[in-house]
Amino acid sequence: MVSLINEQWNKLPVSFYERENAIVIASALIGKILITQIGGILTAARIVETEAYNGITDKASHAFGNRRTARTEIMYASGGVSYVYLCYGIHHLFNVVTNRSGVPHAVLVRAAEPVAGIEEMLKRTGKKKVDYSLASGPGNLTRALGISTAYNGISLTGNTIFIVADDFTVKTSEIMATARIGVDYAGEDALLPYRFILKGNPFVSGKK
DNA sequence: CTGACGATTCACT
DNA sequence: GTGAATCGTCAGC
Repeated sequence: MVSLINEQWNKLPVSFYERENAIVIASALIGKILITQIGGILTAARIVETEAYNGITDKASHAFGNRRTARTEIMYASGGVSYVYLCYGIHHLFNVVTNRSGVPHAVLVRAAEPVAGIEEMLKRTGKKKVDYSLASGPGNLTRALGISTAYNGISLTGNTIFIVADDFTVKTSEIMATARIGVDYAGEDALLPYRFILKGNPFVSGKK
């Protein structure tokens, strides 16, 4: 675990994000480490839960029907940048933009297991002690890592927010696909198995 | 310009 | 288990 903290990050390359299938990328992100260096402090957490938002035919996506607005514009960028937006007026949700320029696919990161900078996460979230909820749930995750809408549209291959791989591997059999959370308005598409979790991991956010 | 609502969380019953 | 908080975004007038 300590070996994670070194200078030689094995960052995921742009080619990882530019692939055409957001579902593949969402499942591939399980077990990777999301790192932020914000306010001069490094925090890192291993991703255990993601959701794919699969472009203009996905009713749950903000870009459904090729809707293009100031907010969704960043989803049309080429893969490898962040999409951060505000939900319920309070919560910042962090997404990874995928696919080619002009194709609005994205992956929402919903939960992660803290691995570094835990003291800072406690400070940011106002929690007294470490528990499973520290970076579990999309709102908690962004709070713990210090991500806000100020970081919308930045490159994930820079040094502020990025994702790295280490020697931690996840077997395909350990990844479970389920329906996405909080997208009941999407009709049939709400049932699509586009949510990926690391089976049995206690940091996965709870179902409602 | 106005109003309705959400890729959620937390406190409280 | 239930409901309030809270504000940017978007559609409609």
